[in-house]
Amino acid sequence: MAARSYGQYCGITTAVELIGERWAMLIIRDLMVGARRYTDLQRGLPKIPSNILSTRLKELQEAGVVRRAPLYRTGLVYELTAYGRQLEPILLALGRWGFPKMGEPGPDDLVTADSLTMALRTAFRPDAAAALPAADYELHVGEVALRAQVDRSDLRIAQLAPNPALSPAAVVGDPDVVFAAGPGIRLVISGELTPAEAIDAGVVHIISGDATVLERFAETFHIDPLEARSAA
Amino acid sequence: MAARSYGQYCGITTAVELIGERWAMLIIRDLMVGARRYTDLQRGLPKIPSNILSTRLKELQEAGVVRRAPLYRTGLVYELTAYGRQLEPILLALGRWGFPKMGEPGPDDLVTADSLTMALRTAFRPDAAAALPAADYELHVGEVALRAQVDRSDLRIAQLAPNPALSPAAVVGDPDVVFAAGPGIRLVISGELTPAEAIDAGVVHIISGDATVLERFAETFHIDPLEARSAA
DNA sequence: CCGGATCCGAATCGATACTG
DNA sequence: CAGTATCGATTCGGATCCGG
Repeated sequence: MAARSYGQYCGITTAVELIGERWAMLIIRDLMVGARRYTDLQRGLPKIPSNILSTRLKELQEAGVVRRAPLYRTGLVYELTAYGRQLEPILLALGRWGFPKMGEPGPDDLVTADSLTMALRTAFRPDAAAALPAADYELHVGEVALRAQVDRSDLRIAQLAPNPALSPAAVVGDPDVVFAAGPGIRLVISGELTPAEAIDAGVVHIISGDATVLERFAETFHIDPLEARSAA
Repeated sequence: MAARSYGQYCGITTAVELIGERWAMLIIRDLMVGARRYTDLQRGLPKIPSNILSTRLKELQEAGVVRRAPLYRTGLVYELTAYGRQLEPILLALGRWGFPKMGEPGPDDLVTADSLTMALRTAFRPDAAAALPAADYELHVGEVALRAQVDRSDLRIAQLAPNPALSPAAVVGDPDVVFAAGPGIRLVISGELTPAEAIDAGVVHIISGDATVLERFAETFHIDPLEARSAA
């Protein structure tokens, strides 16, 4: 099943033929967080038809972007190849580019653990973080719970819920702050609301810990809606 | 006509909904070179159905990526908005990413002026160029003829043929070298062939000027097929 | 020529059901 | 868990047509 060709001999065209089909980028986004089983991908992309997921995974393997690997004795996972991982800066740049156009979530829009993980990576500013003390956040959005640990310019994110099984490693210690947020959290990321204002507006709710640490959060995770940020 | 939603509230998803439809990226690629009329786009994308082009242009305007502008007294062009131009580093990074998978061109694959222009931008290495003397190349690939002027880390490309009308400005002076290349030029870009080898192999043919200037070309325009290059 | 709009068959996608 | 199979709903592709 050769992909429908655009009939052009060009690197951009080739890239789009490899990863431009519907759903492909979102599969790659989830695999960017870590290896995932078929059913993990289904949970993370609830609206993807099963046959499309199956087809895309085959195409992405054919393209050298994804590979199958055994898991335990029986079971298997899909994971990005080295070539697929090279898409990371592109995916992060796309996320920053799309951020200003997110608007309000539709009634059926949901936030998954993997999409939120990548959203935090998207908004992460290593340079800003390096100038701040280390911080340890626990963030709840709907059913999703993440632990984000920032140490200098290094970010590590673990998924606590709803599916902590495949998290990279056990997380030790206690977070500096535990907070819950709605979709309005994007206004904090964009700088339209300060953390204090977000708490007052009910967009963010402190569950435990030190609310002032959220100031650091807002500086560390930020996307300026107007600024053309290079993909670096 | 709301784009079919992926049902996720996420910047990457939003980006893909805005520019992920079939043909959209290639329209943007051509507009990245300069403003284009409807029929220019058709010529640059010979395989795009007219109704798809029309639909995409409407969607991209709706998305704030493209805008219509008057041209002369009658006539009109499509051009990227500032928001659309922010895609440039992403598009260039995608071109670099896809480059190693280009393989041999299919029998129906063609090279257009805009795709070749963007391919040169994709492969351009400002740092390498800055360390070299200025150079002025005239490159022919099939019917397409480009003039690429490199001065320090600055690259300017003008389209001489087949459609020089919309080129940004008249090009003055004579190029250092005029050469014709086939698709095998990618082996020079990748470093698999030196310019001398490419000439011997018939991949590159010197029409006039100094063949040794091609050494500079190979250093200036280069994509390492293995190296994971950041999108910066 | 320019800038599309319209029509229609072919291919893909989406939803659901089903299976080793 | 990891997919196929089926089938109606959409979209795409190719061609033609039309007003300026």
